[in-house]
Amino acid sequence: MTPAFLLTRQWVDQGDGLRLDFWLSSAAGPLSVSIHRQQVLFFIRQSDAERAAALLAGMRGQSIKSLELKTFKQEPVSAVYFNSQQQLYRARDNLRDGGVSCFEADIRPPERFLCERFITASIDVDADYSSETLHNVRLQAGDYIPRLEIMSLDIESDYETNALFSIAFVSTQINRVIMIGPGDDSDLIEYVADEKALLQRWIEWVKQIDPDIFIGWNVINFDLRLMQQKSRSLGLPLSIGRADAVPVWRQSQMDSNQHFVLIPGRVVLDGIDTLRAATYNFASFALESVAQELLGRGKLIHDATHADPLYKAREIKRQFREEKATLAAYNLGNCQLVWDIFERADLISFSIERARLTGLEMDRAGGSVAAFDNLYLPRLHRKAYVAPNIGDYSGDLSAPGGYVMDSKPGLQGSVLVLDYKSLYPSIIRTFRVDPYARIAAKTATAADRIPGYDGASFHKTEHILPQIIENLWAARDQAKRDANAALSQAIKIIMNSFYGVLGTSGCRLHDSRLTSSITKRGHDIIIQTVKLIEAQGYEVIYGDTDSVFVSLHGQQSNVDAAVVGNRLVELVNAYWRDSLQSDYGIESCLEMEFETHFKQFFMPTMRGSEQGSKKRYAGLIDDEKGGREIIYKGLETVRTDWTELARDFQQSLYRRIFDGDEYTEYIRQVVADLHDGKLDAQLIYRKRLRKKLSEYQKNIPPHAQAAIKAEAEFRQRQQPSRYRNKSWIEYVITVAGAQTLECQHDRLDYEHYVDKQLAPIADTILNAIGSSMDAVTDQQQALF
DNA sequence: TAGTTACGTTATAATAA
DNA sequence: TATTATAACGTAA
Repeated sequence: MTPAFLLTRQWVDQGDGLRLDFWLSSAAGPLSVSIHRQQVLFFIRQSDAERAAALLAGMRGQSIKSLELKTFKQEPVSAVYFNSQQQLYRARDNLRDGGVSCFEADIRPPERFLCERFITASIDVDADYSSETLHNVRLQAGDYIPRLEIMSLDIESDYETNALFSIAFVSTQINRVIMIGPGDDSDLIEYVADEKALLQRWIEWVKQIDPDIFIGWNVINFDLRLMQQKSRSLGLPLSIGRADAVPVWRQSQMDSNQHFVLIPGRVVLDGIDTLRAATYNFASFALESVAQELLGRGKLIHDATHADPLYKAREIKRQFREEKATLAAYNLGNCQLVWDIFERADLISFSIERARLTGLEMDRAGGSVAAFDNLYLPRLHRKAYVAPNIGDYSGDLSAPGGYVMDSKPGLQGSVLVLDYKSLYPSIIRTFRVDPYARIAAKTATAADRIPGYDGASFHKTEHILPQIIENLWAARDQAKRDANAALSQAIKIIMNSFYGVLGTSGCRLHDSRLTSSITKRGHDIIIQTVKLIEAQGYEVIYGDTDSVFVSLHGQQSNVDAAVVGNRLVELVNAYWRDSLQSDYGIESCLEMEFETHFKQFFMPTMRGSEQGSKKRYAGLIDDEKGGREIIYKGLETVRTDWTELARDFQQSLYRRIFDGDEYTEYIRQVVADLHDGKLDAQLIYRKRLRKKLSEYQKNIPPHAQAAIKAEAEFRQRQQPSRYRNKSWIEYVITVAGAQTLECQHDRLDYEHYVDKQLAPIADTILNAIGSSMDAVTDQQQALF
């Protein structure tokens, strides 16, 4: 049974205290709960209580209350409560100025207790955090099975004036397009007189359908924002929240173009953010390309073409004037695409599972540190400890990352890849790497301590994070047995985030002794693994962080390779099982797997060097369907900033060389076709501007040069700017340098493409078989 | 509305010759 | 003009 889960959560500062309004999904329909409570800011040492009281004496509404917790430094502490955020900030400053240290400053700690309570409905919380209101709700795990209504949303508008044309939605109940007429209503389309009527009609539909979740594509920062602007200018409240609430907007600190929205009682899930959260990655996150990749179909009107970047926008405007029904179909088609993408990737289930695991809002992007706090702090409090504040840790040691072996380059037959399954989580679990276990170990007997690195050691039985991981691990195994891919994925992501969180100073429990105890243990594990495998007479040619690559010196069948691979991983796993038991008396959670058999394998050298490369290789595998597939890692084929020419060329060339086919004629043909202009469409570089144009100070790379030139032209032509921070840029190299597609005035520099896109790729693999691009193309010249 | 480090390649900028 | 340094990008894990 699925327990209830949180839809939205909103803190309202009331001056005399705070009110928490939240909405839950439930079988009986959405459930609204409000809680009034004081706000706890932080904990202070009890020995400081009197001084703190004096420092706070002038303030209204403060109180200091003993919680009988111990601090991290094993002293008793008191909790300080405040009634408003303003007071809370003033109090913090007063105390800090007065030299009283406070622990675990957090402007809204009750939230995580609440969310944990409601998300799992099974956690005991301190009496301090209970509330009559909560008890009256009487939530029990399994009481509520969510029955969700989803509305996929898309608007069409005038790209020049922002005038609204239409609003479309797809829901389980009904699909509609509301469009500004005149026109005759039909099953799908209803026509209204003007923008105000359009907005009004949509608000009515939202009320009637009562969706729990809005979905869309860039739906917050485009569709909803434009509707909010219209609502303001038309004087029509956008009451699309539950209980007629209006959206609450907040601007991102980082990027003034980025906004967040809270619609009380309803979740807004953007397709792009949600796919990213579920670790999907696409070269382009445009709806068109994602739909093509996931669904194999695209939008009805295609995106900007080389010739006319505004084609789509103009076509939409034309259709609005001349073919309203066609535009309506396009509008609705986009909603359906988003709907189908959510279904295909199971994004709603993923978001629910993630929210239930982390206590974060369903539509919260990122938030690894917050998720960690939510999971960790209640358990720490039950141990009667308080966590430090962000920034308290003053250690200056830096922790290394993963261990990357020098590789043995070359082209060869069978290579096995053996890797440790979830290495970092399993190290944390096995070796009890944990902030609390580190403190607990200080007073433990030697028999209860497991050594870490950089002076840290960890308590064998008193620990928190290893236990959390163990629970998550078991839940993931169960999810896999239940074929619950969404839950399994959500668990994997959160387990893998723990290491990263401990490594950032943005996390209150950050300590480099923790991360180095993970990564340095990883180094030892890999080094020992290599020794074990070499002792069996095999050669290890490469390894990265959690993997080793074993050469079988010549091509083997999949069956023979699997025999060796499985034998080796069993040997390694048994080694850790035995040695960790005898060295430390602990159970090994390390699990090495036989991951891949490359029937042919190529490890390049670094360009212009004999040294083997790292993080770049290609290998041929038999795929599930009995076909053959080449896997590329780090090479140009998988890099979005190389041209299609280069990527296609690499794949064709590698395929030929792996298959022992002819390649010199192929290379010559590509070069000839390039010069003949047959490949012009594949010469586009695509890259992101990772800074504002004005911030390219130290040097100006080609893509920034192209953007600067283009922007100058836009200014001259009085056209709007296109290239800002984080925008994508498409450019080509011409005889006059880099130029963006829409501002290309000179002919393509084919020599550049031969020298910089084809030759490096050819040489990478030809060097391994005693040839080179020069050798191939010089022969060509000799023919003439 | 704060997960990490390690790595290779490119073009540009700075420097030596 | 040849070299060396490093900014910028995207990637592996």
